[in-house]
Amino acid sequence: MTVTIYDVAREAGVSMATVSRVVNNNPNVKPQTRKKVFEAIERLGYRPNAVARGLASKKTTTVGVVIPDISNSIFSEVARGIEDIANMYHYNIILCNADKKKDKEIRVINTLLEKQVDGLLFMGGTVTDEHIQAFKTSSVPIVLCGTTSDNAAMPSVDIDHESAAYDAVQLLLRNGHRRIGMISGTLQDPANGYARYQGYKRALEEVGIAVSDELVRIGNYRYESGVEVMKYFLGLAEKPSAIFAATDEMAIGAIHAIQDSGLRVPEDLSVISVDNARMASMVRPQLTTVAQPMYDIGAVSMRLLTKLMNKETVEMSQVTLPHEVLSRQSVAHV
Amino acid sequence: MTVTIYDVAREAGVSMATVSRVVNNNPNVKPQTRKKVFEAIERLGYRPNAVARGLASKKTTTVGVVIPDISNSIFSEVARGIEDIANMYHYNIILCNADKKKDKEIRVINTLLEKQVDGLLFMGGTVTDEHIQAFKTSSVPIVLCGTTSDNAAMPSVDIDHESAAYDAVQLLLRNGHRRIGMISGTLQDPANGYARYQGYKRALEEVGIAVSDELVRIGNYRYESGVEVMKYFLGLAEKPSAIFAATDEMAIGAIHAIQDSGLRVPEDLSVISVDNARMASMVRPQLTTVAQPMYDIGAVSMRLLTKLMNKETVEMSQVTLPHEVLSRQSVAHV
DNA sequence: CTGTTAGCGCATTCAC
DNA sequence: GTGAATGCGCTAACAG
Repeated sequence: MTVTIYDVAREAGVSMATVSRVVNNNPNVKPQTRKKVFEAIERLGYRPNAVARGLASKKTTTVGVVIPDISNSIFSEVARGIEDIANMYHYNIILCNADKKKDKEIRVINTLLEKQVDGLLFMGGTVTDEHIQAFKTSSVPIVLCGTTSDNAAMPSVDIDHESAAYDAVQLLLRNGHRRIGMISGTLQDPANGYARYQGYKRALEEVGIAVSDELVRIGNYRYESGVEVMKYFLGLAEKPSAIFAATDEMAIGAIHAIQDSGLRVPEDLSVISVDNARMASMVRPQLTTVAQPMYDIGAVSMRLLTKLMNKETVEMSQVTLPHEVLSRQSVAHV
Repeated sequence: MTVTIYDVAREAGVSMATVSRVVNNNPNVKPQTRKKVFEAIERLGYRPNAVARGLASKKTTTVGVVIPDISNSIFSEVARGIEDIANMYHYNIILCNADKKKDKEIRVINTLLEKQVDGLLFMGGTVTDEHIQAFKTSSVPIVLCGTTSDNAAMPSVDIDHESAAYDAVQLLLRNGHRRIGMISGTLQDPANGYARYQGYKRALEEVGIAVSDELVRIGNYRYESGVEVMKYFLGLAEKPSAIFAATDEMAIGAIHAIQDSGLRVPEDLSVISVDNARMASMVRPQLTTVAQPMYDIGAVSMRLLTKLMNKETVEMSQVTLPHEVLSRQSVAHV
């Protein structure tokens, strides 16, 4: 039925070792034999069995990637960066959504490891002790991607979320805003939630403004929750003059809530956020936001992983990529 | 180093066959021995090697999916549908971007098949004879996902793109529009390009309007090209009163070009498209569009694949999912 | 440059 | 219920 390396060997009149050599591009084969083998391969329609190869060589040329949600544009851009570089180094990726749920994350890490991936890219929510525990059972390298862990010194690549948020709020401050509302993510989320809130706080406190509870509300990162929270802010006796949203989607929701209330952005209210999702420049007014280099986060972490899998020594295994504030149309001087 | 089934057998004082049985949930094991084995597994930190298992059983519990571009929100939603169902049936997915490039598609199909996936989901551009050729070498089932092929009777799931486009243009017609411009995709693309153009054509011709060359322009599916093409339409001596765009992104680009020229949507010009991408409802005016059930396309095709892999007999292996016109705010009566 | 020989870690007969 | 034996298809020494 299925044609194996042995069939090819017989057909070409050589040993299976020789076939293996030509298939693996081993130079120690006489050009003529190589030719014979290729012909036999062609004739038989031989296709190497990567599973058998993996068992024998202990390498699968596939890496696992656990991601929160591939249908979220932020993560899908990271994924594209990962896949492009993986492809370049002849790796394939097994993609698993884990929705930032701890149990699901732990489970997929284990199945990925069972599948003998050569390395693992982890993009998740909080890195708990259980995660660390699971990571420790791995004999292959793991790098955190868009996720940082304080408790463990693991290879990682991410931006500095605290500082990105700080920069965003500073821009508002420089534009004369004093009463700045924040649409935050959950504080349980270390990167997109907690760190961004901390950046907001630091920027305000630095200029002597105390963070006011009534000006910080938690959303769920999505458009609708941006709308909801904004309605709340609009109902305040003393409205904020500017809004800092933890994500672009919530910012866009906020903009629409503002517009629907009859006010204008940025003339009446300024809005800024962090992400630079694709749609940030596809809405009017175009969103002023702090750009996170999604594609690069994926690409760089995959590149780092290849080095690790290759046992190359890497100078810096915890890399922080730069962010950049993109001034577009949603922020104005007060 | 790595602990194998053999180590567990020794530790538990049983044979490796027994360990294999408990790991695979074979009921023919005395509860007591099962317990012993589990304890040994725990003690040793044994993790089954899926590669070895795959070689022995000829099943890998992973399916390959070739997709045009995971960073495109349309496809990433399909991917999520695929992964959710795959997960439900305990499959993992190897994800490969192929950008609708024939050569890349053929290449990844082959590497996926080498990796002994149990099945393949193909989402691509045109299905050429070369594709068919590659598919024929496969011993595992393949289903086309969001892609149809006329030449071959392969399992597939998709919407009827021609009819979706037809419905969109009909809505325009019913609103009194007679001069309708189309921002098309390339006619080489059977589904998003050619079929949608055909639907446009049929709707017009049905009411006795001849398709005019100056009213059909080719874009590349992206926002920017929607802007470009719209500028062209706006420069026409006799402007169209409505625009049908082959994708939401181009439609949104068109809307902004219209607005930038000082006109209003839908008061001065109506815009409709096909897709219902996430951002369609996140722009103002909200986009009227024909919804394609992306998630379901992925989910249904994966479900179909599981049946095929399971050698179940399936009644209909070529399924057409329904589309739905979503009347929002971008179309008005002329 | 080429062939021989062992496994890789497990599922799966087939006996007992 | 359980164990022994065999082979899945290939790579990797090791000889020659």
